[in-house]
Amino acid sequence: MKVVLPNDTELELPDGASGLDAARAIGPKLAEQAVLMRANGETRDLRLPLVDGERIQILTTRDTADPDALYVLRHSAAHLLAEAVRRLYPGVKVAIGPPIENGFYYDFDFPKPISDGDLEAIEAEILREIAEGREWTREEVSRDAASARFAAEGEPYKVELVDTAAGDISLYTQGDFTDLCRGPHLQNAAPIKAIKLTSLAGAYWRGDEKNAQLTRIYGTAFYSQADLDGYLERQELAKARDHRKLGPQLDLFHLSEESPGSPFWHPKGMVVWNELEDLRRRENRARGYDEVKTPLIYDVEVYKTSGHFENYREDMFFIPGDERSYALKPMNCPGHMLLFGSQLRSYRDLPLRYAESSTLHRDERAGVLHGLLRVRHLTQDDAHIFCTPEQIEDEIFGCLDFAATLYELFGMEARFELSTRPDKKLGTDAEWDFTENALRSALQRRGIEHVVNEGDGAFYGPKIDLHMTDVLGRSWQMGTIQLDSQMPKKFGLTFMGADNAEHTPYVVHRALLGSLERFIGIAIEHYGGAFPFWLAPVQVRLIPVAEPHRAAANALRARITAAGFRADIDERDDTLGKRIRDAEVEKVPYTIVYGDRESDESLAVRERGGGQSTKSVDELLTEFAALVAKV
RNA sequence: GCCGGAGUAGCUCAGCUGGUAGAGCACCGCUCUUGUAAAGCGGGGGUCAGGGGUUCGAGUCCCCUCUCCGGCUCCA
Repeated sequence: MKVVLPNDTELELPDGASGLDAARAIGPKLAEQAVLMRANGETRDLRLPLVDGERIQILTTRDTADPDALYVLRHSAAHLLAEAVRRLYPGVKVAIGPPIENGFYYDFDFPKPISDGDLEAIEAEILREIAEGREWTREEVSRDAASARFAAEGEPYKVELVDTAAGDISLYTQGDFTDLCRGPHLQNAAPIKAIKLTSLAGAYWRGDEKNAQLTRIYGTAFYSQADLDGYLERQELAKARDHRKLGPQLDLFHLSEESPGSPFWHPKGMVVWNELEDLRRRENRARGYDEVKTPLIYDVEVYKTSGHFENYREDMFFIPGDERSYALKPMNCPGHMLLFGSQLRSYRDLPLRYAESSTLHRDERAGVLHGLLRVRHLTQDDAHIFCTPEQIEDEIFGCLDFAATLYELFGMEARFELSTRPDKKLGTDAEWDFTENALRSALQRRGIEHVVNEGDGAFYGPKIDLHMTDVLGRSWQMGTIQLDSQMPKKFGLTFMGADNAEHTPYVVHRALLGSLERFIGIAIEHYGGAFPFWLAPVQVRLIPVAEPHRAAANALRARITAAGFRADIDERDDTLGKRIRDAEVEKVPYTIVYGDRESDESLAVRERGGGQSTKSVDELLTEFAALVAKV
């Protein structure tokens, strides 16, 4: 048999040869350094046989940044962790331990709880294993044999995994530890040059909170100490961009125990907020939306009609009354349904687009709040579009175009995800074919790449979600575009068709920025606090050199303000250097020093980061106008 | 809600085995009157998250509650 190498040459090998055999045939050094192979684009354990004619690539310890090479390294590191834990904690049960982005974890059922302090000893044990040397061997066994083996070892989680596993069963052994595992794995532990256990967490068996909670140990591993150091350093730098740190530092908002999950917005934060509101309002108007305002509290009966009381009452805030009970709205849908239903509607009125940026309250479970990214008091840039089936695709397209335009403006790359019919769905497959296709073709029409989450749709319809990643790599849902055929029925909404008969409208629920709180949180991290000119709370900082220059600086400030820009003045009795430093720390886009040498015809302009130039006021205002015109 | 960790001045943090709270920055005052990333001196400021307990004595030990952090679960 033969295989094709990356440089297009062919390699002759005996039948049944493995990836490792191929590496040996090429060179002993390669065989020694080999960690993994890629065959036809898929990764495969080196121990597995090659297929005649396939194209292969051998990854080695020098592919230190290759995601697949890191995966196999970390997967093997997870097995070393399990081996160490079993030795240090007799009676522990092992569950599952995969590589993940930036590291790996392993879940254990400890006889007695462990804490952070124990990680050091476990890490030392792993290092000892590596120093001692570990080689992985792979064997393929029958399901029954594997099941019997793990049962005999008293490993119930492994037995369950064997019993529910798809395909053949393979085992990997290193030291005195044998694990159920599909692989691939390293040949031996030598390539693991740096390993660190990072944290401890609870995790439910098989991700179900009805199951036992296991103890998850997180760690990471690299092909070199320098890579690990670099990673830890990047994590530290990322923390400095965390909106929870930058927000209060830049005086944008703060959070307080007095009202957990409800931000206090400071004047500077409100500038950003209002710029987003202006943007939303302007674009909505241009795209044919009508702005509305609906109540914050409703009779509980309304939520019984909508179904929210039944499904989400745990997360709602209630206001008990003597005669009627009210609830704070957790979303705008019912209000907009009631508004639509308040008058007789004609097909000529459709599509009807109600937009509302409203405050919502959700009583989020303790433990899920997270800065601005998960709050109890949130504000969605919401809208509901009432339309006919024929109008769905155009309306979805309009929403996608709107969303894409917004994210492009911020230079953010959101991931679009299409979620399709769930098992528990309302309506027929024919209806779902129709609605899913409408969403899919709208995505294609706008040229948006997307991933599909089969079965993740809402019970009432398919949806498109936009996701962003925060500075520490956590994914958050931003915008959402949902198609709904059920809520209008629940509220008995109809419109009069051209056929003089009543029809039920479809509704598109859509929030594009998502929640303003979350969007601003992500934006703070995205820009590292250095907002573009149009969003910056303070656009220009004026610094009079000494007392005699204050009058001229104030006059200049008045001129800039009158032109519609946000300027402030730093008249503190501090040195010039100090005040410039503060302007930089506050990430003000423009700083103007005003002293004896300056006049309105000749200003000393410093841009954020340090660039200096001389400009007249008119030139400066023209420059500013150009900056905001792009928005 | 669950697992683990944390909470000391506005911020960042120190405070060893229990013995009546400390630094830098910030703030205020004075001096200096400034040229592109931190002038000098002085001063005010803390119910050590809250509550209960152990003790002659608790920031420090124990219990409960709240909040935050890392995860899990959830997210209409």
